[in-house]
Amino acid sequence: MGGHSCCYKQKLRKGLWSPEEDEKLIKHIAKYGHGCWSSVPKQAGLQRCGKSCRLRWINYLRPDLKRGTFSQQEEDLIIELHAVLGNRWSKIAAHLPGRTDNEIKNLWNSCIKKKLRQRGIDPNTHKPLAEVEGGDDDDKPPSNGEKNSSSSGLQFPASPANAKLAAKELTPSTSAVDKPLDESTTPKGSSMPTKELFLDQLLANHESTLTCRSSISMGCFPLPQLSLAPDFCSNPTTLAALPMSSNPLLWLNQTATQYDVNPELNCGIARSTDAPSLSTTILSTSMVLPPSCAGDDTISNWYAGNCDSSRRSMVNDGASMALQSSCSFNSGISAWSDLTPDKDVQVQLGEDNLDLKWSEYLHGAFPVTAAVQAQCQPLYPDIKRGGRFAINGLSTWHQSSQLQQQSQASDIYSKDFHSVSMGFGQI
DNA sequence: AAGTGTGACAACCGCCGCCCA
DNA sequence: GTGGGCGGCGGTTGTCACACT
Repeated sequence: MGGHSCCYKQKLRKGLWSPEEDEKLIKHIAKYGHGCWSSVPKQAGLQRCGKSCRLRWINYLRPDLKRGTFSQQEEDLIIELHAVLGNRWSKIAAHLPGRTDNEIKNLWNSCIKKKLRQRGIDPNTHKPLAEVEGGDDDDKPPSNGEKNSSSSGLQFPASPANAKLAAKELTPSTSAVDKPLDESTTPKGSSMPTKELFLDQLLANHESTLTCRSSISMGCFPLPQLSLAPDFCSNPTTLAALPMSSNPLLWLNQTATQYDVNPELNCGIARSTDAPSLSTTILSTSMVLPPSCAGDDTISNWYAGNCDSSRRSMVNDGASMALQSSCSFNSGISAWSDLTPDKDVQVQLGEDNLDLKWSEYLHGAFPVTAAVQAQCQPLYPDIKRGGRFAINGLSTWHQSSQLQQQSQASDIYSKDFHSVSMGFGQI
């Protein structure tokens, strides 16, 4: 026991990942994909086990990670999903794009549990604490939602929120999932909805408010409409948020919902309207490098200058903290998890639409016009160690937003922007 | 200023299930 | 059928920063 077989073969590093290790892993996966995780460390020149690489990638380096603080909608959904699914974090995470099971698990254990208790709700049963027998055994987690439910006769609407949901008339479904899970989860003769149906209803209820229900890309692209997810392109609201001026220095990609979009801003970076702190928006912004950068020193230099393996080390380097805390590579096309090497993506280069395989896009294996090159080129000299490179778009955006929203700018907002700006070396 | 407690989060550990030879 | 390799999952621990005394 203890560790994977691959861990026995040689003395492997453990503990926090260094920026150099991250860089190696990113470059390797960008170039070859992960394939068999056990072979990744060797191929990437890492003294880690494959499992560790996989974890690092999934929980930290993966490009579609949202990062930043959880919104209230996300927290609410997690609570409701937990009431249905129990501690099945990966299942819960599947409904929160950009969030990892680890992240959700940590949030649950460190924050949500406590909040629920403060509200008088037992975090395991989602029932009022007064109703929970003993009251002091709430540290015993339910093994999962099913066991939890079946043991008490399947009570999906255990929480007040779920009770509210259950009280609503559930739309009959003819889908395949609309059949009882098994005898234990749906009592005979009960009109209680199946878990899946209940989940569907729950998610549908969140559809309009959840920040990350669907992955929508927006941001400052050097090439307007270079790469947009289909759901983004078809959405006039999100399209309206496209940058009016293309900034050749940086591609920013943001996973956000419509409510995050502020079409008035002359930049794709939007402010969450119900959460003034930029930490949940800008800090979860991802930087995107042009495909042609793959494999050269740009990533290396940028990453070395701006990323670190943990936020805490960023704090030590105050000047680049904000950027470091959010940095990641992002395709800017669609949800990363949806991408496969053979999946088609539509890329617009100048006036030309190209249908490419994702792998081709990733490796830059497509014709790039001189005009495109000229637009991208200025990016490179400005990316250097030390985390300082120009972001005109951000600066412009900040100035205009200051003018437009001076009266409502909060201290937090300014402070956060200052942090970000310091990170970018603009102030 | 030093020690201690706490929260957040990254990473590890151990187990399980799937796949394949 | 079986055993090894592997990916995935959930629980737990370790580490760091910050607040408080």
